[in-house]
Amino acid sequence: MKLVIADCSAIYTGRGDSVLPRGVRAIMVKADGSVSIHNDKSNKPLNYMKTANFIEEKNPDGSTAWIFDSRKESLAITIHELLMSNEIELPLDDPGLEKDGTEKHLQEWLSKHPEYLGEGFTIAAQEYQTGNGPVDLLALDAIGKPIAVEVKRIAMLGAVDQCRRYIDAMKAAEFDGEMYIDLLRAEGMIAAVDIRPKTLEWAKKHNIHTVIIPENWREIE
Amino acid sequence: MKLVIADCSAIYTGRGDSVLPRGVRAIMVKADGSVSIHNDKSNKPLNYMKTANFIEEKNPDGSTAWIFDSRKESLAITIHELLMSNEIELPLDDPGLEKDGTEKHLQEWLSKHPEYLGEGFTIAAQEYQTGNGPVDLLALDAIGKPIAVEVKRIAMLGAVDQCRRYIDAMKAAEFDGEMYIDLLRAEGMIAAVDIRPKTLEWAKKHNIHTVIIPENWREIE
DNA sequence: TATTAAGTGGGGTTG
DNA sequence: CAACCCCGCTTAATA
Repeated sequence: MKLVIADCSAIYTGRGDSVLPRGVRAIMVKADGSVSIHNDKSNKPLNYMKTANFIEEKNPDGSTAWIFDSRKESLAITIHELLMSNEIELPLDDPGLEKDGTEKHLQEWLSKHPEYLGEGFTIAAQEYQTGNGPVDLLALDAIGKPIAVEVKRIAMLGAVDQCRRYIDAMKAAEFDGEMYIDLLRAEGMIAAVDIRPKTLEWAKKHNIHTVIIPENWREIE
Repeated sequence: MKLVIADCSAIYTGRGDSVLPRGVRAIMVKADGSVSIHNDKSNKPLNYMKTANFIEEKNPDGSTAWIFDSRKESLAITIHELLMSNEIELPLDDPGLEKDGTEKHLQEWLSKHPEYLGEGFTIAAQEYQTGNGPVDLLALDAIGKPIAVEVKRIAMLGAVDQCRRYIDAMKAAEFDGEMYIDLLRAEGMIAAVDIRPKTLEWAKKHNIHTVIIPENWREIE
């Protein structure tokens, strides 16, 4: 790993373009060719680039160009002045940290606690594929009617639309020989820890059920 | 900013708990109390914490504890051995990153080039407020019919639903004394550089117009 | 506080 | 095995 303090500027080209004006910053270049540029604020870098080919070039004006190039994007850092440079050896066998996956976790939890969706509810499928994308949970209510459940931590207007799309696709679907569920009767539901007032309104207007999950769901069972 | 190489371990408590086993890593502590722990792979840190209160404590076994504490989460780093430490002064007035080609830029551009929406089109308003959020552009077609235009770089299913929500709200709106536009006749349109096939289908199904913007729009005029 | 937009995303699928 | 396509959550920024 190379730790550098430098007066630098940077240009990124990829999915979107961005320019980092000249300034003094810390640059971290790792063994795998990834790089990040930091100022003295926030844990997030000003700009960065994942693993890429690293090339160093000399500019006519005396500055140095560090070019990180991958197939579809590139980051060009101009080093106007190198103020400090440290080469450090770190062991390469460090294990990564586990991801958050909060929502998926909630989905898992709900699939084990379907009673929180409603009395007598059961789970027929997770990530049930419709023509308009996968429903988080396909549940069956007490009388066996299918309910497309969109799981969210915080539900906003779009969640209602998602439900409607899923129901739309399910009603249009061919008979699924493997599942004896009458998809034509499908209804929608939003299950979230927090549902915004406008979202509640919008859901009611479109006959989408709503269920609030206790904030401390993690600690239940 | 403090740049440190240390044999360390870490425990995070917040949305979920996580443990970072002992190992030699680079630690970056910034002026605002944010911190990130890096190994020699990937631009992303192994673990991090945003701006927080920083406390240093001495453990009974001789190691040092760096505790970053904020309202709802905390990261405790145990420094078993400090291998290197550098204190660096960086200017705090960093200009930051400038992005280009964002959706807002496209919206601005379109408001100056309404002809790309259709022949004879004009722009009546930007960010026109409806009861269901602001429409990117409220345009008038050649015969003066209002068109709610949702601008996207890449349009996906949700864009269609946004249009529908806006039209829905506009049709429900009271007469706006300042604008002599017949909102009851409003129609929807998606203007995007890229519209996904399924989104095209979905838009057609709901009578939402679609317009493709040239990829090099930034270079036009 | 509430909402939208972006991510230099991520996973599954297909050649 | 790699590229690509599609879609989704999460977070940041803005009003």
